[in-house]
Amino acid sequence: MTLRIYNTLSRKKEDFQTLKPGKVGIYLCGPTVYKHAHIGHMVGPVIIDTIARYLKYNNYEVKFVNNITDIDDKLINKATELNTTVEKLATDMTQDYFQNLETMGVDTITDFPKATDYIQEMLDIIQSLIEKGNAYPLDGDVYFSAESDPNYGSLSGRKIEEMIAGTRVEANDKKKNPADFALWKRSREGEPAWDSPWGPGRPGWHIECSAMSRKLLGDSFDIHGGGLDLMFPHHENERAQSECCTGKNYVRYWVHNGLMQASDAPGKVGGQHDRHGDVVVDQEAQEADKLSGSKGAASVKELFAIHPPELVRLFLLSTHYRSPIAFSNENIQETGKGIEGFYRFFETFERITGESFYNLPTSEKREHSVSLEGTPAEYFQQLSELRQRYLEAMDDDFNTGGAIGVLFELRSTLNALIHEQKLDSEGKQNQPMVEALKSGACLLKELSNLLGVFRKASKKEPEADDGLANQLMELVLEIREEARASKNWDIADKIRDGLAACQITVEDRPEGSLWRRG
RNA sequence: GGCGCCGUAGCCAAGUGGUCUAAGGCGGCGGAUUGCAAAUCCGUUAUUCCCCGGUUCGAAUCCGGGCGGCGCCUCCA
Repeated sequence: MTLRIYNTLSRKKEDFQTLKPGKVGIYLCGPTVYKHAHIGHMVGPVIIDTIARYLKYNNYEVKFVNNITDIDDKLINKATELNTTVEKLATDMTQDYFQNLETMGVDTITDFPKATDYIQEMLDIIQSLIEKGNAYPLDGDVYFSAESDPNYGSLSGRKIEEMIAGTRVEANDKKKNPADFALWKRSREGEPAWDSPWGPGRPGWHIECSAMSRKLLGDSFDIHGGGLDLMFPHHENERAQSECCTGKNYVRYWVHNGLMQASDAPGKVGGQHDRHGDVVVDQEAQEADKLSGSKGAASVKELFAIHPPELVRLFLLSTHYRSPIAFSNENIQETGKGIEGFYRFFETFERITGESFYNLPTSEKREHSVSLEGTPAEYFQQLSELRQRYLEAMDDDFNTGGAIGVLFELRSTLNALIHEQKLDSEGKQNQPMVEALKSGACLLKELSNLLGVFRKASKKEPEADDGLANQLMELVLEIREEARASKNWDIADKIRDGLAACQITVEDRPEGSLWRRG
């Protein structure tokens, strides 16, 4: 088993080799906490969480850092607009972010550093860069000199000259070179400020990540994640300043996820920066577009009101993480139809074994994967192969889409076992086959848990399920059962059709009728 | 204008030199089962991977050229 991972730096898949054997350091650029998160903000965390799960499964000890940017121009502006303080806004939005992560099942993150707790570390790096001639102070600001880094542009594949040619912004007349970027920004009256050798100010955007990752993961670490849109300028600048400061290789593997896009309109979710050729669309139109939410930029909470979080997670993982993913309620619903089949299987499983799928024991380590010994040969073969294919998919640059395909096949295999052995009816006492089913279900649980799904029962309608509804349904089904017993199909079907109109599906089984919503 | 990504069935999507006469899902069709359904199972649904050339014994996969979609170049995940 060789784990392979695509590295943006080399634009190739590479064998995964950590800096320290058995340990992985991961840094993921986190949100600027000035507004509620939208679904696009969840893509990176869900993907890196899945990668972290898989690495842990492969016996790595994972340190996963996800920063919180709690000082930034956007925060300052938004706080002013809302007539609140930067601190208050940041605290509230950080809470919102944490809640969203929890709902999405992202729980492998070990550290959440806040930018404002690392000002000293940033100042140290800036100071060191000035001393080495990679940065220069200018009127209370400090700029990084892009030209001073011979490797500048290696990550994004851009050359400094080309960047200058492509610059549309009014070139900052003060900077030595338009490609230079701010490490430290002088604060104006009333803005948050920290003392520095260059006067009161606040850190530039890129320096935060360099400082926090260095402090928590060291000068060099293994994986740096983030959206494709951060590759330039953010990651390029981060890499440049870190490497110029430490003289060491900053990151071994750069992992960039594709952006979520609205499927019915061009541009990424949350609004794009429109530019047709050289024509820059005016700012106002862009803002209106973003605020309208018409591109699917609804907050994560609004989305969860429509779709179960587990479904959203599976939807995000159903395509390869480097590909863009088209967001639309229709697309999510289609995934939803697929996920229903798993829920049906879990119900059937419980009916046969009397055990809840969610309580099955699983292994969180590849080397202790569920044993299939004792499983009848024909199923042993199939289950082993499916496990093999799942692991091969994941080993190959975390191909979650391929892995999910295997999960569906695994489900079909188990349903076929149930069907062939009649486990859901007279064959219930067939102990060897029931054991085989349990082993297979354990495997399904182990593999799906790696993707962060089917870990615990997801209540589709937690509030709606009051006792009254259950009582009424019991009564209705009893009446229908009597009608069926006397072959009064008209009445029986009328009841069933009527329930269907109320979004209730009735399923007649030999041992009685079942019902469910949806 | 510069840099980069992508184009696989009705739809979503995996596969990036032979095991591909191309996973899996949704949808469709046929069958088993059922009073009829639902759920489940079985079978079927692309001789072909945007188009045109080329490299190769061999290409969806590599190269060149088109056409089409998208991203970045603006402190956006």
